[in-house]
Amino acid sequence: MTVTIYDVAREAKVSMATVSRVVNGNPNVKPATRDRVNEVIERLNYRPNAVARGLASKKTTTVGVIIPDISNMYYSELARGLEDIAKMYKYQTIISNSDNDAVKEIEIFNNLLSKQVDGIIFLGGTLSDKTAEMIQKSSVPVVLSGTLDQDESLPSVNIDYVNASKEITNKFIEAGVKRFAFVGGGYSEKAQIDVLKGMQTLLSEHGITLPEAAQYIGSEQYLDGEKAYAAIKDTNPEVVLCISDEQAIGIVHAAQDDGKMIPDDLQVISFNNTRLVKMVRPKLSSVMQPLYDIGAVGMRLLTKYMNDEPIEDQKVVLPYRIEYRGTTKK
Amino acid sequence: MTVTIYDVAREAKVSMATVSRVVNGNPNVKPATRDRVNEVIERLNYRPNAVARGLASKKTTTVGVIIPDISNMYYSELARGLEDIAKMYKYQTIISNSDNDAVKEIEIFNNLLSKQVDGIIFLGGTLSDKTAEMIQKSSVPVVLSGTLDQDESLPSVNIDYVNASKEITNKFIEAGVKRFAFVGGGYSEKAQIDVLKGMQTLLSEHGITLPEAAQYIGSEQYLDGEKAYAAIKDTNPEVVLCISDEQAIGIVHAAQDDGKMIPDDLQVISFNNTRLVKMVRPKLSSVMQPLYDIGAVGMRLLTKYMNDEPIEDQKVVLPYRIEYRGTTKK
DNA sequence: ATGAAAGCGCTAACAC
DNA sequence: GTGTTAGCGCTTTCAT
Repeated sequence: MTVTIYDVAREAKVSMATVSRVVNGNPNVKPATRDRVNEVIERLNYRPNAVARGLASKKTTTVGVIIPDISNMYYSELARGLEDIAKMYKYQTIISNSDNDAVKEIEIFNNLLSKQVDGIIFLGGTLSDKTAEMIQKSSVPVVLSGTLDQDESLPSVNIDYVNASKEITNKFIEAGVKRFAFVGGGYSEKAQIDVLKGMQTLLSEHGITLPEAAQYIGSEQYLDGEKAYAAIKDTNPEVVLCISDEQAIGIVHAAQDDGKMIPDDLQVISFNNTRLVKMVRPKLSSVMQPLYDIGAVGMRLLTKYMNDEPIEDQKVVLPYRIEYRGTTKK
Repeated sequence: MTVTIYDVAREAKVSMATVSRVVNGNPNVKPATRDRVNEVIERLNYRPNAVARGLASKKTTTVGVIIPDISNMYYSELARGLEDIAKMYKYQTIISNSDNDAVKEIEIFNNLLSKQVDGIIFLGGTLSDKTAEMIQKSSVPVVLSGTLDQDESLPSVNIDYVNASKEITNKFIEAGVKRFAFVGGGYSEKAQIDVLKGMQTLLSEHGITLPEAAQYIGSEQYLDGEKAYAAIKDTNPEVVLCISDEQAIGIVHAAQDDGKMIPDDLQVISFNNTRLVKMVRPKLSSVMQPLYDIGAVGMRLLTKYMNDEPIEDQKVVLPYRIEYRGTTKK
């Protein structure tokens, strides 16, 4: 039925080993032999069975990707970057949605190990203790893209949210802003913590407080922006820092519906940097993150682990840039 | 090192066959034996090697997904639907980006076959002849989600673009619109053809012509909307039907920048139905497609093929709904 | 209800 | 440069 390496060997009058060498580009084959084998491979339309190869070699050239939600623009952008690099290095990617739920993450992780993946990329806003522990004792290399573990000992690729947050907060403080608000939610718990940390640091340096009522943790969706606005509006904020673009846009619209002028009455800036930010009017001020690269660099790092290449930095921090657009004052 | 079925068998004092039966839920095992084996499995932390299983059984419980671009909202939504159903049926998904490029599609297809996937889901706006031919003679089942082949003989899940287009065109004709425009592009060639067909049918019925200059085929991106608007504006259209949401939003903004009032001077309606349509002001009128379901139903159909279940309809057409929002007149 | 044994298609020593 | 052979870890007849 299906043509195997054995069929090719017989037709080409060589051993299986030689066919295997040809297929795998092993140089120890006489050119004449190589040509003959290749001719037979072509003629019989032989296609190596990756499963058998995986069993024999203990390498599957497959990597697992644990992702909160592929339909989320932020993550799908990472996924694209990561898959492009995987392909470049001849790896296939098994992608599975976790909703950033620890139980699902662990289940997916075990499934991936059972499939004998050569490595795993973990995407997720938050790393539960259970998940972190599982990754710690993983038998295959794991790289975190777009998140960090508690003690930052796992290989990871990120941007520095704390710093971005400080920079933004400082800018507004210098502009005389006194009343801040913060909105987060969804998968981005780690980002929340860091952004909040950055804000609080600068705020307290200047004797400004961020009241509880000016902080809202919701669900990262557009529609949740309305709730966020309703929740914080009584503190009469001048500026709101919002993790999610969608949520931020929701806030802008809710504020406008409430009769506020953007950015004169309320300024909004977000951290996700999906393509969305330029698709709305006014354009959303935001932290430009290299989403594609966070995925791509993560995968590149993983390939190094999988191929035992030397690792310079197991924790890489990519640059960001803050763009003040239409939802903030000049 | 790694614990195998043989280790479990030895510890539990049974044969490998029995362990295999327990693991696979074969009922022909005495409960006492089953318990003993399970205890050992637990104790040794045995995890079946899916690769070995795949080689022996010729089933990998893995399906391949060929997708134009996972970072495109339209496709990532399909991908989420499809992965959820795959997971429900215990399948893993290998996802690979094709950019809807025939060469890449074929390469991916062959890689997937070499990985011995049990089936393949093909997503893509267009089906090239080469790709269609390859799918025709595929040794594993293939289902098209969100596209169709020329003679509609391949299993597929879609909505009826022709009809949606007719419905929309008719509505505008009845409202007295005389000057139409059409904008398409990117991956959606099949949708373009159908939408255009639907338009033309109704237009010619009413003696209205769609000038060449009122048709623009671009790249489906937000920024391409500007070019689209520039290209068609001289025909002074009253209504533009646009495949892509992003492009449609670009057109709205370009028209506004050009001093037009939306929807009074220009009406815009799109067909992609990503979450975007409700995130802009004015909200974009659009054809609501069940994106998630197109993916989900496609995967469900594929599972039927993979498990030799009876197939009622190999070509399923899902319902759509047209929502007239802010970019069209009441 | 259980076991023995023959593969699944390939890689990787090792020998020549 | 090429062949021989022993697995890789599992499923699946076929016996019993």
